[in-house]
Amino acid sequence: MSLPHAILTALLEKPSSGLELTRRFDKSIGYFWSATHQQIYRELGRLEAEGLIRALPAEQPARGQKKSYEVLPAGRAELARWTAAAQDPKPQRDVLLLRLRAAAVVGTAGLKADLRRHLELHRRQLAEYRQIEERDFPPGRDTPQDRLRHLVLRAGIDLETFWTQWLTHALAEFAELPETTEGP
Amino acid sequence: MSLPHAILTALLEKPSSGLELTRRFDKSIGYFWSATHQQIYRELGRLEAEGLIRALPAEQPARGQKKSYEVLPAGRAELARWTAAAQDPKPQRDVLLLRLRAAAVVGTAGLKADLRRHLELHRRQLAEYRQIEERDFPPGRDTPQDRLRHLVLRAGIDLETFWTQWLTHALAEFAELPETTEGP
DNA sequence: AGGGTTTGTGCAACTAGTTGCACAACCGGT
DNA sequence: ACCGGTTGTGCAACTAGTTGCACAAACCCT
Repeated sequence: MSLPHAILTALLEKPSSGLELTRRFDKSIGYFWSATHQQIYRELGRLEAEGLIRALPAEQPARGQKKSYEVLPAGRAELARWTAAAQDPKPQRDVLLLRLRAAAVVGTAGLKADLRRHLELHRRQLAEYRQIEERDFPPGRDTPQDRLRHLVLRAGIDLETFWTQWLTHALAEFAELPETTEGP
Repeated sequence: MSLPHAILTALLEKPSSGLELTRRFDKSIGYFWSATHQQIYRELGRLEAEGLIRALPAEQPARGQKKSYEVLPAGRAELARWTAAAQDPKPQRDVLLLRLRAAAVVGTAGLKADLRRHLELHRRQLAEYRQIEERDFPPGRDTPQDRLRHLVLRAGIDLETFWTQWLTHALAEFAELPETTEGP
């Protein structure tokens, strides 16, 4: 039950239309909570029906569509409640690790190439995060908001760092392994 | 579409009944691909219907229930295919990071306690992984299977290490922040 | 022998996320 | 004025995972 709260957060940061939200879910918020535009529109409808957000009265009423939404007090309260409520970390699910485990029984053929591809993707993501860090968090700023957001970005950076290192290590191991096509 | 492949892997490692699989999904495989017993039984049914696995002819035919399954050649082939096929990493989703981001707009009240709880959970998990490493991967062993499985475990250890460090850092930051109940 | 717990299998309903498509409006070029 | 791309909103169907419950057999306790 996190998508509605992701949307509330985004709307509190800045009231937006569905498409604007979709764009922001392709970066920033989307880096740790992705969503498609279909999901977003559906959820906006629900949140409005529940009275947590409302459509901003458009300047030019309804002519060229494009509804923007803002958060109502009830929405802010719900978000605060959710943020403070204890939640268990949800069980891991990682396909790549599963495939490695499978490779231990059916052989490693083909897997190496995909590990290399993943390494490249994680490197790219890491570079992007670092760039954002440089741009948005220069040494000076220090409001609580900045510190919290920086903390979140740091998690992203450190996670991508972990993956690049682990994949590098894995590829090194693979280099020493015979490329089997069948299991033991 | 990974649960069936997780099951195939587990069954290749050792033919098992539904409950035995469930137990193994609570550890080892389950550390990076969790599943409930309901999911597992449903999937076993499907895999059998597709001819990828079959029920082992029980010694005492059907007296006290308990069906064990083994993987058929078609199942092994499917697993090998899946393991080798390129797959994109799926977009991140992390509730805790989302909550931190929300806290930047609605205040940090209550969040600190849950961060502490998560830190404790990750520490425990890390300790468990290290114990498994000590037990299952003593310095001597060196078959390709061992190396691959160790690699997977290493990922688990490093991920938990990351989380404990990040949470420690986050809590240190929180200590300096005023515990706000409302946003800016 | 009866009664509670554990073992083992499974169905049904629900929730969240994904995929595929529809369609109107507007924007620019020819 | 028409045509094709982009912007913007949304429905419908499907897939994967979760939650809640049912029920039979076995085990073990008094």
